[in-house]
Amino acid sequence: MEQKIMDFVDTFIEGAGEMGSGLGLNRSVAQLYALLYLSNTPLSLDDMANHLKISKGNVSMNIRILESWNAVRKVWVKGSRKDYYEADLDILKIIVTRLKEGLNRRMSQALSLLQNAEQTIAENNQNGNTKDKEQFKVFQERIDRIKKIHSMTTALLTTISPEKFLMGNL
Amino acid sequence: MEQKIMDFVDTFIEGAGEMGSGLGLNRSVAQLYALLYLSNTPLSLDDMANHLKISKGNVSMNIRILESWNAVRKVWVKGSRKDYYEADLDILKIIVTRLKEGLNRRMSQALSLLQNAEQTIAENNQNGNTKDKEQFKVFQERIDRIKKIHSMTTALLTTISPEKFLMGNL
DNA sequence: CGTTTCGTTCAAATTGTTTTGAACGTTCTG
DNA sequence: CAGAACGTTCAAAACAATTTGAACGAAACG
Repeated sequence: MEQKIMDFVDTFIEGAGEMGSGLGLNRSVAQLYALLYLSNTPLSLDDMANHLKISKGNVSMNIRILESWNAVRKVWVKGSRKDYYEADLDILKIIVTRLKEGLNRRMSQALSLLQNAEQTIAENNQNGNTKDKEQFKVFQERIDRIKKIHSMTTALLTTISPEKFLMGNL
Repeated sequence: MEQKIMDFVDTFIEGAGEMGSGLGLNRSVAQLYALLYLSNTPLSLDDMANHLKISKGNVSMNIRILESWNAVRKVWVKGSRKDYYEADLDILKIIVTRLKEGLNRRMSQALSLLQNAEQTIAENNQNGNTKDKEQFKVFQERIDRIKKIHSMTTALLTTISPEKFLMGNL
């Protein structure tokens, strides 16, 4: 294999490292995925550790993060007792799924907070003085905005849910 | 103002801190925005530092990050020589704008990388052996997928561009 | 069996990010 | 003009996240 091409692979992987850190994933996770994404064949933990020059423990931990996202899967290779992995190539699916999960997790937290707030605001609004009432109204309004954003975002993510999205699979 | 309500404000802000760290913003940035988001009136640097119990330097640096995103703006308060800030309430606009910027920045990097790769692949594809040719084809295919994702995502973000988005402003 | 090959775990080390606070320049104020 | 009130800066400190590698257990091997 030509040197230039191997360089490309390395540059791609390096780029993926920075890229990934852009939103929420660490270097190793991003690079592991990039390596598998470009690879023709499934790779073993040792293959990956060697190629990326990172420790075996690191690969073991981070590959299982990718597995938990269904971004990679274990495949069985005849005649070897190592674990081999390959990438799920549908990047968009992976991203949308993760966004949905994240949104729900964060929002269920936030929404119960808002629930309490509204409760308290309603109670206080009965007998507060004028100035307090104004403040309550502001809170109420801002909270409503957030709720609206939540429902919009949820709707949006469902709309672009991979199953339904443009022209079948990528 | 009732204790319960002040508790709500604090809990909200605290929540925002964790929330924000979920994707790419640090605690102070998230909390500054949350504080201004709930506030009736513009706040000075000292107000913010006091309320959030963080240093003045911290506020100064991080408020200007928010400013650079147009998430907050400086307002002039008659009779004071402090700087006061208020939040832009259109959270969705802020998010979409930032996503667009981020996507473009990262992608222009990635795309030039892909450009080079394709160049090299094309050259090599002329005279490689069979096995190499297969590998080239794989690279080419995977690169094309990424390009496709890029154009889809760009299109999507444009579609939900706030100006055009559902029912006017939030 | 005893040995080797794997993957996993986790405490310690490394690396990266955020925060602080003292020092500073500028502008206002009396 | 001297002093106070502001916002900014940046090196150092505190804190958080990632990575390493040695230790371990389980399974395969001979």
